Amino acid sequence: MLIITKKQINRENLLNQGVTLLMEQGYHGTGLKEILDAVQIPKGSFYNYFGSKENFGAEVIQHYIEPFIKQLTAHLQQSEGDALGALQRYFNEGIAELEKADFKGGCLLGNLMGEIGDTSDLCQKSLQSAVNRYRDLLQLGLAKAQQQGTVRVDKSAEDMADLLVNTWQGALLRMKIEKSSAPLKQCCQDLLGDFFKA
Amino acid sequence: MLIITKKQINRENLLNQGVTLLMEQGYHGTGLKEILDAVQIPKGSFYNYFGSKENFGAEVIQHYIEPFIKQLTAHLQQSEGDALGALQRYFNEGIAELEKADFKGGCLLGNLMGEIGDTSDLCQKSLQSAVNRYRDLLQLGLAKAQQQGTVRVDKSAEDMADLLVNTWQGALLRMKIEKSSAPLKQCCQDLLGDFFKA
DNA sequence: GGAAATAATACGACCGGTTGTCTCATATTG
DNA sequence: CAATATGAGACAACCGGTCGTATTATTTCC
Repeated sequence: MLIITKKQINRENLLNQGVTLLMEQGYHGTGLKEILDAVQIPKGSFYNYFGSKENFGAEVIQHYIEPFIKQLTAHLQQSEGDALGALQRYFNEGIAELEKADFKGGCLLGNLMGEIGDTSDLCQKSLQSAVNRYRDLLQLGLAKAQQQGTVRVDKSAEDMADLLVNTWQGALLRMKIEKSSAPLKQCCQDLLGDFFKA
Repeated sequence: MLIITKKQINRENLLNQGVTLLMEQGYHGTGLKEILDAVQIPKGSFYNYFGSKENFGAEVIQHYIEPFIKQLTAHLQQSEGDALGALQRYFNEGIAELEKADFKGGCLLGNLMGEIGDTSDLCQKSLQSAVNRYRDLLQLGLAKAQQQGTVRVDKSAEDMADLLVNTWQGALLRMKIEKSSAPLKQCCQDLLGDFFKA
């Protein structure tokens, strides 16, 4: 029998709201009260669930990356014969979503790497794990594209995946202050459409 | 006659300390008291000088970028005949400094773009201006390198400068959580040493 | 030129509000 | 009934910002 306790639901709601608010306002810019009020859960419960704000932040990071992993995995499986195309379509989908959100927020990982990436050990480890999981998946796609002959083989898939992640993160920062998707499009065009091409 | 008022000295000290602390702890993670105590200036004076924390933040951003503009300008003028080499040497110097700081802090512009780039209008404008000034200078160097035949001409110097800035910012974020200069070195190697090459 | 009046700046105690954390009585559950 | 989960509130520390007063500069007048 599968039972879903209230505790699990509350935790899930808190994590979802945490993703939203931490992305919009940052870690130090978001108070626990704001998160708790939004989902109507008292403070005492929060500390029962998570123990501390820092611990909560680390869990929010993992909670945030999950859908992206799923989405990218789906794209790679869907377009089995064209891994490069799958990556391009995946990123275009991401760009469309960011445009719909009026370029607000950007990426929680990038924002938190900058804000607390070197001050909170716990969150640093969580960020490492999340970024690496994402990077590994990109690497997988690029390696497949190499086998398919659409991506150059004189560079390692790992290095290209790292470069792609980093340029994408930087483009997201530029997007936030320029309120434009041009940096994101340029990132895809220059890397996927040029530099990585076989 | 040139007189330097106490007010100017105090402002300068506050801006310097602001750069240090905002880079280490972020905007919302740094209280005014902490800055004020460090330079022994009372709170009232602060509000005489800057009016608000947000305004102060915007000025700190401009104060931060100044030395980088100067340094990059110097490198470009020094190696007049080899603009690409000048850029490479400039970035290598930056990497050395970041290593010396144990990869803490990173770049104030990147950190603040992520944290408050889309929540504070004032700081957003200041960030735009600072990033653009820096980008324009890189563009100048790349255009010169194009004339000298060391950098490809089928891409505009502006696009390459944007890409370089974005990838560098992303690499700085990765650096912070990996505690390693590898992402920075890879950024220079892949772009200046490969993708941009004529 | 020196004294008095006026303007400008420096200052830190203080404001209301919020922070993250913790306690403990009550409710719920096995 | 014992054990755990819950939730309202207490808590001290801290936040950005204000304000009346004290100090210093500058101007005006005799």
